Amino acid sequence: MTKFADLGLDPKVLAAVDDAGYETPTPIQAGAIPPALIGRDVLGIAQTGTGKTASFTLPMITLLAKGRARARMPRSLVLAPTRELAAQVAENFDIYAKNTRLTKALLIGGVSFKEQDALINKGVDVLIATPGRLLDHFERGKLLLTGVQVMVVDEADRMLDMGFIPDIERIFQLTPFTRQTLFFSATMAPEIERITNTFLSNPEKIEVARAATTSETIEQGVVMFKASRKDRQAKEKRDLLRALIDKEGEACSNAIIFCNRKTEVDIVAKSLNKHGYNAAAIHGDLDQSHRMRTLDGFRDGSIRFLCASDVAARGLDIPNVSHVFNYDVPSHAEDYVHRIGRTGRAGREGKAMMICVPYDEKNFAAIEKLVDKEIPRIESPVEFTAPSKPASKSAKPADEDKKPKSEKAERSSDKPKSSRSRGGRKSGRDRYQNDEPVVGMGDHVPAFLTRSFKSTAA
DNA sequence: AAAAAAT
Repeated sequence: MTKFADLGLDPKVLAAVDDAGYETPTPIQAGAIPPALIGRDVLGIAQTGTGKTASFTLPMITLLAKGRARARMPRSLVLAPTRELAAQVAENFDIYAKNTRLTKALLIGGVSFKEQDALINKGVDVLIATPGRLLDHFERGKLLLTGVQVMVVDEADRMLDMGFIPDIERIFQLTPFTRQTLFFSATMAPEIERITNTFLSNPEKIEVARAATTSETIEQGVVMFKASRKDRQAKEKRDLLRALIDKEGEACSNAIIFCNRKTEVDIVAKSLNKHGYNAAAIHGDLDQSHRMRTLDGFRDGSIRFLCASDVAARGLDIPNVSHVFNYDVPSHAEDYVHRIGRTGRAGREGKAMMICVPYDEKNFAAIEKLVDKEIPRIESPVEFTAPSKPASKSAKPADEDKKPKSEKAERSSDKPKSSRSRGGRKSGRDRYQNDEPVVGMGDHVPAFLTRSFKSTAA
Protein backbone atom coordinates (compact mmCIF):
# COMPACT_ATOMS: atom_id res chain seq x y z
CA MET A 1 0.00 0.00 0.00
CA THR A 2 1.17 3.51 -0.82
CA LYS A 3 2.46 5.60 2.07
CA PHE A 4 2.78 9.39 2.23
CA ALA A 5 6.52 8.84 2.23
CA ASP A 6 6.30 7.36 -1.29
CA LEU A 7 4.60 10.34 -2.88
CA GLY A 8 7.61 12.62 -3.29
CA LEU A 9 6.57 15.31 -0.80
CA ASP A 10 9.04 17.71 0.78
CA PRO A 11 10.55 16.18 3.96
CA LYS A 12 9.28 19.14 5.98
CA VAL A 13 5.75 18.50 4.75
CA LEU A 14 6.12 14.81 5.39
CA ALA A 15 7.19 15.51 8.97
CA ALA A 16 4.08 17.63 9.51
CA VAL A 17 1.86 14.92 8.05
CA ASP A 18 3.52 12.44 10.36
CA ASP A 19 2.98 14.71 13.37
CA ALA A 20 -0.69 14.98 12.45
CA GLY A 21 -0.81 11.21 12.71
CA TYR A 22 -1.33 10.30 9.06
CA GLU A 23 0.55 7.53 7.36
CA THR A 24 -1.55 6.25 4.49
CA PRO A 25 -3.00 8.62 1.90
CA THR A 26 -6.65 8.40 0.88
CA PRO A 27 -7.37 7.48 -2.78
CA ILE A 28 -7.77 11.10 -3.87
CA GLN A 29 -4.50 12.02 -2.15
CA ALA A 30 -2.61 9.09 -3.66
CA GLY A 31 -4.05 9.93 -7.06
CA ALA A 32 -3.65 13.72 -7.08
CA ILE A 33 -0.39 14.38 -5.25
CA PRO A 34 2.14 12.76 -7.66
CA PRO A 35 0.87 14.48 -10.83
CA ALA A 36 0.49 17.79 -8.95
CA LEU A 37 4.13 17.54 -7.82
CA ILE A 38 5.41 17.24 -11.38
CA GLY A 39 3.46 20.35 -12.33
CA ARG A 40 0.48 18.81 -14.08
CA ASP A 41 -3.05 20.11 -13.91
CA VAL A 42 -5.37 17.97 -11.82
CA LEU A 43 -9.10 17.43 -12.12
CA GLY A 44 -10.32 15.77 -8.95
CA ILE A 45 -13.85 14.46 -8.79
CA ALA A 46 -14.37 13.86 -5.13
CA GLN A 47 -16.78 14.59 -2.34
CA THR A 48 -16.00 15.99 1.06
CA GLY A 49 -14.67 13.55 3.58
CA THR A 50 -12.34 12.01 1.02
CA GLY A 51 -9.26 13.93 2.13
CA LYS A 52 -9.54 16.38 -0.72
CA THR A 53 -8.07 19.38 1.09
CA ALA A 54 -4.76 17.67 1.84
CA SER A 55 -4.58 16.44 -1.74
CA PHE A 56 -3.93 20.00 -2.86
CA THR A 57 -2.36 21.64 0.22
CA LEU A 58 0.45 19.06 0.51
CA PRO A 59 1.75 19.36 -3.06
CA MET A 60 1.25 23.14 -3.00
CA ILE A 61 3.43 23.54 0.07
CA THR A 62 6.05 21.28 -1.49
CA LEU A 63 6.06 23.27 -4.72
CA LEU A 64 6.18 26.63 -2.95
CA ALA A 65 8.86 25.62 -0.45
CA LYS A 66 11.44 26.88 -2.91
CA GLY A 67 11.19 30.59 -3.54
CA ARG A 68 9.90 33.67 -1.75
CA ALA A 69 6.78 35.76 -1.67
CA ARG A 70 6.77 39.22 -3.24
CA ALA A 71 4.71 42.17 -2.13
CA ARG A 72 1.16 42.19 -3.46
CA MET A 73 1.88 39.21 -5.70
CA PRO A 74 0.77 35.95 -4.11
CA ARG A 75 2.36 32.85 -5.56
CA SER A 76 -0.66 30.64 -5.19
CA LEU A 77 -4.39 30.98 -4.83
CA VAL A 78 -7.09 28.76 -3.37
CA LEU A 79 -10.74 29.58 -4.08
CA ALA A 80 -13.51 28.14 -1.95
CA PRO A 81 -17.27 28.76 -2.12
CA THR A 82 -17.98 29.58 1.51
CA ARG A 83 -16.16 31.49 4.20
CA GLU A 84 -16.03 28.49 6.50
CA LEU A 85 -14.54 26.30 3.85
CA ALA A 86 -11.90 28.90 3.07
CA ALA A 87 -11.08 29.23 6.77
CA GLN A 88 -10.76 25.49 6.99
CA VAL A 89 -8.33 25.33 4.10
CA ALA A 90 -6.32 27.99 5.91
CA GLU A 91 -6.23 25.84 9.06
CA ASN A 92 -5.09 22.88 7.02
CA PHE A 93 -2.38 24.96 5.50
CA ASP A 94 -1.16 25.99 8.96
CA ILE A 95 -0.93 22.38 10.05
CA TYR A 96 1.05 21.13 7.06
CA ALA A 97 3.22 24.19 6.50
CA LYS A 98 4.32 24.48 10.11
CA ASN A 99 7.89 23.43 9.31
CA THR A 100 8.24 25.90 6.45
CA ARG A 101 8.33 29.68 6.43
CA LEU A 102 5.49 30.07 3.98
CA THR A 103 3.02 32.83 4.66
CA LYS A 104 -0.68 32.94 3.93
CA ALA A 105 -3.62 35.31 3.93
CA LEU A 106 -7.29 34.46 4.25
CA LEU A 107 -9.52 36.78 2.23
CA ILE A 108 -13.14 36.29 3.14
CA GLY A 109 -16.12 38.58 3.51
CA GLY A 110 -17.62 39.62 6.81
CA VAL A 111 -14.28 40.70 8.28
CA SER A 112 -12.40 43.95 7.85
CA PHE A 113 -10.15 44.68 4.89
CA LYS A 114 -7.46 46.23 7.04
CA GLU A 115 -5.64 43.15 8.27
CA GLN A 116 -6.07 41.42 4.93
CA ASP A 117 -4.56 44.43 3.15
CA ALA A 118 -1.58 44.51 5.48
CA LEU A 119 -0.80 40.86 4.82
CA ILE A 120 -1.11 41.24 1.05
CA ASN A 121 1.19 44.25 1.14
CA LYS A 122 3.88 42.33 2.95
CA GLY A 123 3.57 39.56 0.39
CA VAL A 124 2.10 36.10 0.85
CA ASP A 125 2.84 32.71 -0.61
CA VAL A 126 -0.70 31.43 -0.36
CA LEU A 127 -3.92 33.34 -0.76
CA ILE A 128 -7.05 31.56 0.35
CA ALA A 129 -10.26 33.32 -0.61
CA THR A 130 -13.92 33.38 -1.42
CA PRO A 131 -14.44 34.80 -4.94
CA GLY A 132 -16.36 37.94 -3.96
CA ARG A 133 -13.84 39.24 -1.47
CA LEU A 134 -10.90 38.37 -3.71
CA LEU A 135 -12.31 40.41 -6.59
CA ASP A 136 -13.10 43.21 -4.19
CA HIS A 137 -9.43 43.41 -3.19
CA PHE A 138 -8.39 43.20 -6.81
CA GLU A 139 -10.66 46.04 -7.86
CA ARG A 140 -9.24 48.24 -5.16
CA GLY A 141 -5.89 47.75 -6.86
CA LYS A 142 -4.32 46.14 -3.84
CA LEU A 143 -3.64 42.82 -5.42
CA LEU A 144 -1.87 41.43 -8.46
CA LEU A 145 -2.61 37.91 -9.59
CA THR A 146 0.09 37.78 -12.25
CA GLY A 147 2.45 35.98 -9.89
CA VAL A 148 0.13 33.04 -9.28
CA GLN A 149 1.90 29.80 -10.10
CA VAL A 150 -0.64 27.41 -8.63
CA MET A 151 -4.38 27.96 -8.52
CA VAL A 152 -6.85 25.71 -6.76
CA VAL A 153 -10.62 25.72 -7.23
CA ASP A 154 -12.33 23.77 -4.47
CA GLU A 155 -15.94 22.58 -4.57
CA ALA A 156 -16.54 23.88 -8.06
CA ASP A 157 -20.02 22.36 -8.26
CA ARG A 158 -21.02 24.35 -5.25
CA MET A 159 -19.58 27.50 -6.81
CA LEU A 160 -21.84 26.77 -9.75
CA ASP A 161 -24.90 26.44 -7.51
CA MET A 162 -24.05 29.73 -5.90
CA GLY A 163 -23.60 31.60 -9.14
CA PHE A 164 -19.84 32.09 -8.75
CA ILE A 165 -18.86 30.70 -12.13
CA PRO A 166 -18.56 34.12 -13.85
CA ASP A 167 -16.32 35.27 -10.97
CA ILE A 168 -14.22 32.14 -11.28
CA GLU A 169 -13.80 32.66 -15.01
CA ARG A 170 -12.76 36.22 -14.42
CA ILE A 171 -10.22 35.20 -11.79
CA PHE A 172 -8.81 32.55 -14.12
CA GLN A 173 -8.26 35.27 -16.70
CA LEU A 174 -6.40 37.45 -14.21
CA THR A 175 -3.83 34.75 -13.49
CA PRO A 176 -1.00 33.83 -15.87
CA PHE A 177 -1.70 31.40 -18.65
CA THR A 178 1.25 29.31 -17.47
CA ARG A 179 -0.15 28.64 -14.02
CA GLN A 180 -0.81 25.13 -12.75
CA THR A 181 -4.45 24.43 -11.93
CA LEU A 182 -5.86 21.96 -9.42
CA PHE A 183 -9.62 21.75 -9.82
CA PHE A 184 -12.03 19.88 -7.56
CA SER A 185 -15.71 19.16 -7.94
CA ALA A 186 -18.10 16.57 -6.55
CA THR A 187 -19.94 16.30 -9.86
CA MET A 188 -19.24 17.11 -13.48
CA ALA A 189 -22.19 19.24 -14.54
CA PRO A 190 -22.02 20.46 -18.16
CA GLU A 191 -21.07 23.94 -17.03
CA ILE A 192 -18.21 22.56 -14.92
CA GLU A 193 -17.10 20.47 -17.87
CA ARG A 194 -16.98 23.59 -20.01
CA ILE A 195 -14.83 25.47 -17.47
CA THR A 196 -12.37 22.61 -17.12
CA ASN A 197 -12.07 22.31 -20.90
CA THR A 198 -11.34 26.02 -21.11
CA PHE A 199 -8.96 26.53 -18.23
CA LEU A 200 -7.22 23.22 -17.55
CA SER A 201 -4.61 21.82 -19.86
CA ASN A 202 -4.42 18.08 -20.26
CA PRO A 203 -5.37 17.44 -16.63
CA GLU A 204 -4.82 14.21 -14.77
CA LYS A 205 -8.33 13.11 -13.91
CA ILE A 206 -8.93 11.41 -10.57
CA GLU A 207 -12.39 10.23 -9.67
CA VAL A 208 -13.03 8.72 -6.28
CA ALA A 209 -16.76 8.62 -5.68
CA ARG A 210 -19.94 9.19 -7.57
CA ALA A 211 -22.00 12.13 -6.35
CA ALA A 212 -25.18 10.25 -5.72
CA THR A 213 -23.76 7.52 -3.55
CA THR A 214 -24.35 7.47 0.15
CA SER A 215 -21.83 5.78 2.39
CA GLU A 216 -22.60 2.20 3.39
CA THR A 217 -21.72 2.99 6.98
CA ILE A 218 -24.63 5.38 7.36
CA GLU A 219 -27.83 3.91 8.74
CA GLN A 220 -30.65 5.88 7.22
CA GLY A 221 -34.25 6.28 8.31
CA VAL A 222 -37.27 8.48 7.80
CA VAL A 223 -40.35 9.23 9.87
CA MET A 224 -43.34 9.83 7.62
CA PHE A 225 -45.04 12.34 9.86
CA LYS A 226 -48.52 13.79 9.71
CA ALA A 227 -49.40 16.26 12.42
CA SER A 228 -52.53 15.74 14.48
CA ARG A 229 -53.76 19.05 13.09
CA LYS A 230 -52.18 21.18 10.44
CA ASP A 231 -51.64 24.19 12.65
CA ARG A 232 -49.81 22.01 15.15
CA GLN A 233 -47.28 20.67 12.69
CA ALA A 234 -44.46 23.02 13.68
CA LYS A 235 -44.75 22.31 17.38
CA GLU A 236 -45.23 18.58 16.98
CA LYS A 237 -42.26 18.39 14.65
CA ARG A 238 -40.08 19.92 17.33
CA ASP A 239 -41.46 17.44 19.87
CA LEU A 240 -40.80 14.63 17.45
CA LEU A 241 -37.22 15.75 16.93
CA ARG A 242 -36.59 15.65 20.67
CA ALA A 243 -38.18 12.22 20.89
CA LEU A 244 -35.90 10.96 18.11
CA ILE A 245 -32.87 12.40 19.87
CA ASP A 246 -33.94 10.91 23.21
CA LYS A 247 -34.43 7.51 21.65
CA GLU A 248 -30.82 7.52 20.49
CA GLY A 249 -29.64 8.26 24.02
CA GLU A 250 -25.89 8.13 24.65
CA ALA A 251 -25.22 6.85 21.14
CA CYS A 252 -25.94 10.35 19.91
CA SER A 253 -22.74 12.03 21.00
CA ASN A 254 -23.19 15.00 18.71
CA ALA A 255 -25.44 15.81 15.80
CA ILE A 256 -26.16 18.25 13.04
CA ILE A 257 -29.80 19.16 12.59
CA PHE A 258 -30.50 20.49 9.11
CA CYS A 259 -33.38 22.84 8.35
CA ASN A 260 -34.26 24.34 4.99
CA ARG A 261 -34.70 27.90 6.16
CA LYS A 262 -32.65 30.20 8.32
CA THR A 263 -35.63 31.20 10.46
CA GLU A 264 -36.37 27.54 11.11
CA VAL A 265 -32.74 26.97 12.15
CA ASP A 266 -33.13 29.69 14.77
CA ILE A 267 -36.46 28.39 16.00
CA VAL A 268 -35.27 24.80 16.37
CA ALA A 269 -32.07 25.80 18.16
CA LYS A 270 -34.02 28.01 20.54
CA SER A 271 -36.58 25.30 21.19
CA LEU A 272 -33.92 22.68 21.90
CA ASN A 273 -32.20 25.00 24.32
CA LYS A 274 -35.47 25.73 26.05
CA HIS A 275 -35.89 22.01 26.63
CA GLY A 276 -32.41 21.65 28.07
CA TYR A 277 -30.53 20.44 25.01
CA ASN A 278 -27.16 21.99 24.32
CA ALA A 279 -27.70 23.47 20.88
CA ALA A 280 -26.50 26.35 18.71
CA ALA A 281 -27.52 27.72 15.33
CA ILE A 282 -25.39 28.34 12.28
CA HIS A 283 -26.50 30.00 9.04
CA GLY A 284 -25.55 32.79 6.71
CA ASP A 285 -27.38 35.56 8.53
CA LEU A 286 -25.19 35.23 11.59
CA ASP A 287 -22.07 37.31 11.58
CA GLN A 288 -18.77 35.72 10.76
CA SER A 289 -17.19 35.72 14.20
CA HIS A 290 -20.33 34.16 15.63
CA ARG A 291 -20.27 31.45 12.96
CA MET A 292 -16.63 30.68 13.70
CA ARG A 293 -17.19 30.53 17.45
CA THR A 294 -20.16 28.21 17.06
CA LEU A 295 -18.22 25.91 14.78
CA ASP A 296 -15.27 25.83 17.20
CA GLY A 297 -17.65 25.02 20.04
CA PHE A 298 -19.15 22.19 18.05
CA ARG A 299 -15.74 20.81 17.15
CA ASP A 300 -14.45 20.86 20.72
CA GLY A 301 -17.63 19.31 22.08
CA SER A 302 -18.93 22.23 24.10
CA ILE A 303 -21.92 22.30 21.74
CA ARG A 304 -23.70 19.00 21.21
CA PHE A 305 -26.31 19.93 18.63
CA LEU A 306 -25.60 22.13 15.66
CA CYS A 307 -28.74 23.44 13.99
CA ALA A 308 -27.72 24.38 10.49
CA SER A 309 -28.85 25.61 7.13
CA ASP A 310 -27.11 24.21 4.07
CA VAL A 311 -24.15 26.46 4.84
CA ALA A 312 -22.90 23.44 6.78
CA ALA A 313 -24.07 20.75 4.36
CA ARG A 314 -20.94 20.57 2.32
CA GLY A 315 -17.26 21.02 2.76
CA LEU A 316 -17.06 21.95 6.40
CA ASP A 317 -14.77 19.65 8.26
CA ILE A 318 -16.68 18.57 11.30
CA PRO A 319 -15.18 15.28 12.37
CA ASN A 320 -16.94 12.48 14.13
CA VAL A 321 -20.60 13.42 13.98
CA SER A 322 -22.62 10.50 15.29
CA HIS A 323 -25.97 11.65 13.90
CA VAL A 324 -27.51 13.81 11.23
CA PHE A 325 -31.14 14.83 11.62
CA ASN A 326 -32.92 16.21 8.60
CA TYR A 327 -35.57 18.25 10.33
CA ASP A 328 -36.73 19.27 6.86
CA VAL A 329 -36.52 17.24 3.68
CA PRO A 330 -34.06 19.09 1.45
CA SER A 331 -35.67 20.38 -1.72
CA HIS A 332 -32.67 19.48 -3.85
CA ALA A 333 -32.04 15.76 -3.73
CA GLU A 334 -28.25 16.13 -3.97
CA ASP A 335 -28.31 18.15 -0.77
CA TYR A 336 -29.54 15.06 1.03
CA VAL A 337 -26.38 13.22 0.02
CA HIS A 338 -24.23 16.11 1.17
CA ARG A 339 -26.07 16.55 4.44
CA ILE A 340 -25.95 12.94 5.55
CA GLY A 341 -22.34 12.77 4.36
CA ARG A 342 -21.50 14.67 7.54
CA THR A 343 -21.79 11.38 9.40
CA GLY A 344 -20.42 7.89 8.78
CA ARG A 345 -17.16 9.27 7.49
CA ALA A 346 -13.86 7.44 7.20
CA GLY A 347 -15.54 4.10 7.70
CA ARG A 348 -17.18 5.06 10.97
CA GLU A 349 -20.76 4.29 11.86
CA GLY A 350 -23.30 7.03 11.49
CA LYS A 351 -27.04 7.50 11.63
CA ALA A 352 -29.11 9.82 9.48
CA MET A 353 -32.74 10.40 10.34
CA MET A 354 -35.23 12.55 8.53
CA ILE A 355 -38.68 13.91 9.23
CA CYS A 356 -40.95 13.97 6.20
CA VAL A 357 -44.30 15.79 6.37
CA PRO A 358 -46.95 15.44 3.66
CA TYR A 359 -45.74 18.62 1.96
CA ASP A 360 -42.27 17.08 1.57
CA GLU A 361 -43.35 13.86 -0.08
CA LYS A 362 -42.50 14.93 -3.61
CA ASN A 363 -38.99 15.97 -2.61
CA PHE A 364 -38.62 12.79 -0.63
CA ALA A 365 -39.50 10.68 -3.66
CA ALA A 366 -36.81 12.51 -5.63
CA ILE A 367 -34.25 11.65 -2.94
CA GLU A 368 -35.10 7.95 -2.97
CA LYS A 369 -34.80 8.04 -6.73
CA LEU A 370 -31.39 9.70 -6.58
CA VAL A 371 -29.88 7.40 -3.97
CA ASP A 372 -31.60 4.54 -5.77
CA LYS A 373 -32.87 2.76 -2.71
CA GLU A 374 -35.71 2.78 -0.29
CA ILE A 375 -34.98 4.69 2.89
CA PRO A 376 -36.32 2.60 5.80
CA ARG A 377 -39.44 3.99 7.48
CA ILE A 378 -39.16 4.54 11.23
CA GLU A 379 -42.15 4.50 13.54
CA SER A 380 -42.64 7.82 15.25
CA PRO A 381 -41.52 7.45 18.87
CA VAL A 382 -44.34 9.78 19.98
CA GLU A 383 -48.05 9.92 19.34
CA PHE A 384 -49.89 13.18 18.94
CA THR A 385 -53.63 13.46 19.39
CA ALA A 386 -55.65 16.34 18.14
CA PRO A 387 -58.03 18.06 20.54
CA SER A 388 -61.49 16.65 19.93
CA LYS A 389 -63.04 19.99 19.04
CA PRO A 390 -61.48 22.75 17.02
CA ALA A 391 -60.42 25.74 19.11
CA SER A 392 -63.39 27.40 20.79
CA LYS A 393 -63.98 29.65 23.77
CA SER A 394 -64.44 26.71 26.09
CA ALA A 395 -61.27 25.03 24.96
CA LYS A 396 -58.51 23.73 27.22
CA PRO A 397 -56.02 25.96 28.98
CA ALA A 398 -53.39 25.10 26.36
CA ASP A 399 -55.20 27.38 23.96
CA GLU A 400 -55.04 30.27 26.33
CA ASP A 401 -51.47 31.08 25.31
CA LYS A 402 -52.59 31.67 21.80
CA LYS A 403 -55.16 34.32 22.68
CA PRO A 404 -53.96 37.79 21.87
CA LYS A 405 -52.56 39.65 24.83
CA SER A 406 -55.16 42.37 24.88
CA GLU A 407 -57.91 39.84 25.23
CA LYS A 408 -56.23 38.24 28.19
CA ALA A 409 -55.64 41.58 29.82
CA GLU A 410 -59.27 42.47 29.44
CA ARG A 411 -60.36 39.26 30.98
CA SER A 412 -58.13 39.65 33.99
CA SER A 413 -59.35 43.18 34.53
CA ASP A 414 -62.88 41.77 34.79
CA LYS A 415 -61.93 39.99 37.96
CA PRO A 416 -62.85 42.00 41.03
CA LYS A 417 -59.45 41.51 42.49
CA SER A 418 -57.38 44.44 43.54
CA SER A 419 -58.02 47.47 45.72
CA ARG A 420 -58.56 49.67 42.73
CA SER A 421 -61.99 48.18 42.09
CA ARG A 422 -63.04 49.30 45.54
CA GLY A 423 -63.19 52.91 44.71
CA GLY A 424 -59.51 53.59 45.03
CA ARG A 425 -57.65 55.51 42.36
CA LYS A 426 -57.90 53.88 39.04
CA SER A 427 -54.74 53.19 37.16
CA GLY A 428 -54.11 55.24 34.06
CA ARG A 429 -54.89 52.27 31.88
CA ASP A 430 -58.32 51.63 33.32
CA ARG A 431 -59.35 55.22 33.21
CA TYR A 432 -59.76 55.04 29.45
CA GLN A 433 -61.48 51.72 29.43
CA ASN A 434 -65.19 52.37 29.26
CA ASP A 435 -67.67 51.01 26.80
CA GLU A 436 -68.70 54.37 25.36
CA PRO A 437 -67.38 54.96 21.88
CA VAL A 438 -64.91 57.81 21.97
CA VAL A 439 -65.17 60.40 19.24
CA GLY A 440 -62.42 62.94 19.20
CA MET A 441 -61.77 63.75 22.82
CA GLY A 442 -65.42 63.83 23.76
CA ASP A 443 -65.99 65.60 27.01
CA HIS A 444 -62.94 64.26 28.61
CA VAL A 445 -59.96 66.56 28.83
CA PRO A 446 -56.77 64.79 29.77
CA ALA A 447 -55.23 66.17 32.91
CA PHE A 448 -52.02 67.31 31.32
CA LEU A 449 -53.88 69.76 29.09
CA THR A 450 -55.34 71.56 32.08
CA ARG A 451 -51.91 72.28 33.46
CA SER A 452 -50.10 75.43 32.42
CA PHE A 453 -47.24 75.14 29.98
CA LYS A 454 -44.90 76.40 32.63
CA SER A 455 -45.53 73.53 34.96
CA THR A 456 -45.37 71.05 32.11
CA ALA A 457 -41.93 72.25 31.16
CA ALA A 458 -40.62 71.89 34.69
C1' DA B 1 -42.46 26.97 2.24
C1' DA B 2 -35.07 28.92 -0.78
C1' DA B 3 -29.28 29.13 1.00
C1' DA B 4 -25.00 31.22 0.04
C1' DA B 5 -21.74 35.23 -1.26
C1' DA B 6 -19.20 41.66 -1.88
C1' DT B 7 -21.23 46.10 0.23
